[in-house]
Amino acid sequence: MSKLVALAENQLREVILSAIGLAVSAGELPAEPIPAFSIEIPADRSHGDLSSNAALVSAKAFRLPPRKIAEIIKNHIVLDGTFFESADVAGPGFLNFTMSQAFYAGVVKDILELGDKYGRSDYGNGKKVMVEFVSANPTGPMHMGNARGGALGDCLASVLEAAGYDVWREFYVNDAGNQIEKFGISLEARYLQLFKGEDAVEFPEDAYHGEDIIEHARNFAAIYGDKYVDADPETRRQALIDYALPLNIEKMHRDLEKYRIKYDCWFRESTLHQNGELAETIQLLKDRGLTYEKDGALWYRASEYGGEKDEVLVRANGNPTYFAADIAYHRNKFARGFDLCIDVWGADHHGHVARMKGAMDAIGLDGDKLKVVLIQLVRLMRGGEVVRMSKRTGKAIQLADLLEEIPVDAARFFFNQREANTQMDFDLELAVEKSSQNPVYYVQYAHARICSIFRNLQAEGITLGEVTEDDLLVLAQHEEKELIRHLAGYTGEIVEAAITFEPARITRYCLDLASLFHKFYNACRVKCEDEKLMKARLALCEAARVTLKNALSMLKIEAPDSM
RNA sequence: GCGCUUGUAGCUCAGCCGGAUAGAGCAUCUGCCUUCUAAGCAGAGGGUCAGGGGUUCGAGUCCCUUCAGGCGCGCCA
Repeated sequence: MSKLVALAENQLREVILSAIGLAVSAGELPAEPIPAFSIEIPADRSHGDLSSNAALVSAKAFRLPPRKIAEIIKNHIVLDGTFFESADVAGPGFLNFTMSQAFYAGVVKDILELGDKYGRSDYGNGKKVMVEFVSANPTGPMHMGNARGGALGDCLASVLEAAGYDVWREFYVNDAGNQIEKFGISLEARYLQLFKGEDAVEFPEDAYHGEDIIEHARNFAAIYGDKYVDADPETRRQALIDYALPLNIEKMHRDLEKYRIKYDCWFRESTLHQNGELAETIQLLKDRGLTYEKDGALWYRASEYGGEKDEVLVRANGNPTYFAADIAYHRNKFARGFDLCIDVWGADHHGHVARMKGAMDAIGLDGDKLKVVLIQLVRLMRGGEVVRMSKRTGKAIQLADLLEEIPVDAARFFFNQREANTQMDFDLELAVEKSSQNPVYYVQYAHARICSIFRNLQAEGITLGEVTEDDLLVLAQHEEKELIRHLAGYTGEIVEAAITFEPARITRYCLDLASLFHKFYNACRVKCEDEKLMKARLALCEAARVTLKNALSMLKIEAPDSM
């Protein structure tokens, strides 16, 4: 909440409680404990600025009709010295309050003083939070699911920062294990095909079929020629991996940077294999008696810790599973002192959530400190038809392709318009279209419009200058108050987004803010004869601009001065 | 089959801890530029909140159930 909104809510709670107290003393209400009641901003603003259901929830305790209780409470309400100017009873027994003009003026003044800090709070108390997101498989290019995860994870991290958390962004590089072996096998087959012919070398069915594998093999061959054709297969595959993997990882760096995402750390899975942490973690589970051997493999009793069934930790061939490595990785995260670890995963991993949390409990950590945000994979559409995005078909639309087709602003905004766990169709043709259909333009336009007002007035020598709260008391028109009310809720919206892990709230907030500004713009002329009014409106414009700019830069979307 | 998840206007989605007449955007239709950016604003039409039960002062919201979509149930990751 904006400081003022939170203050006002607390104040209102006290006002209501003391009114009830007075009514009880006067013998008008029975002396019963008062049930918890809420104070909220009514959906319909004609019901006032803040509303309470105190009378409704206490109907049972007081054994009186809610409407009657509301009347009694209202008669004992004292508003002197508060942010409120009136109280009313409405509907089934709601108590509706309207804010005083001083409140509106205070909000605007607040925003102007805080500037680019407006919206930030210390809700998170500096708690250390890691957001691990994208973590795309380095065996191939990033796809649309990674694009959505990137936009969401990065914005979630920013939201948490603004809400007062100490945030760390991390990318988990799966540069070890089965899929790397498969990567090697795929590269090897393509490499050998170059020299022996496509028909002479069978391409394994479950290998990576993408174009990028063929290209790596070709480039590798251009450098090393047939040097590895007759080499020992293991040496050959390793050489191919050592060549291609760094290239893939570098490309992910570049693509994500273009997407305005910078990580604090790219954590290599291989380090866990090399530094013994993986073995240590497995040993830890063994020591706790949570493992057993079956069919030559080492199993973990996952079913005792939230899993649906037991899981293999070490295969019969001696290789640890992805799950084993992931337990070690999360153990490592907590050892680094994070109070909260948030993982952004594709929804196809949902079966992994319970057993991963359980595994944390199993090794003596707190699984509740691991939070998983699941993202439904994006369905790519072109002209009403589904575009297959499987890696195996080799025809996947990559993150890099997307960013070439549409502006980064639009991509980040678009992916953050919906909650993570809803399926989403991404219409390429629509997204490519640079039209008013794209909501990001609507929001950016509001910012550009405000800047334009300032430019025009500046040309006539008019600037904002110092503003006092008294100057702002004239902002009493409906559209002005609606706009200010929305501005006042910005900080609360960020906190709410941080609590629910829903950065999409901020996108929606921006759309609402833009809409309220456009309405204000059409209803209230800033440049006008009344100099006092002009000054106050100019201040409101600046407050709206600052808030919009803060919100957009949090999402790493540009706020243009002109369009 | 078991588990997770989703179902709200023609389309895409909001709806917070249960609250007042269920809201936006797009699309459709009608108005508004000699005044700060019309990439805008104002207005209209459009709903069995998937169906059925239940809980209570009150249910889109909570519980049960049916139906429909998506996903998961590997010594894959």
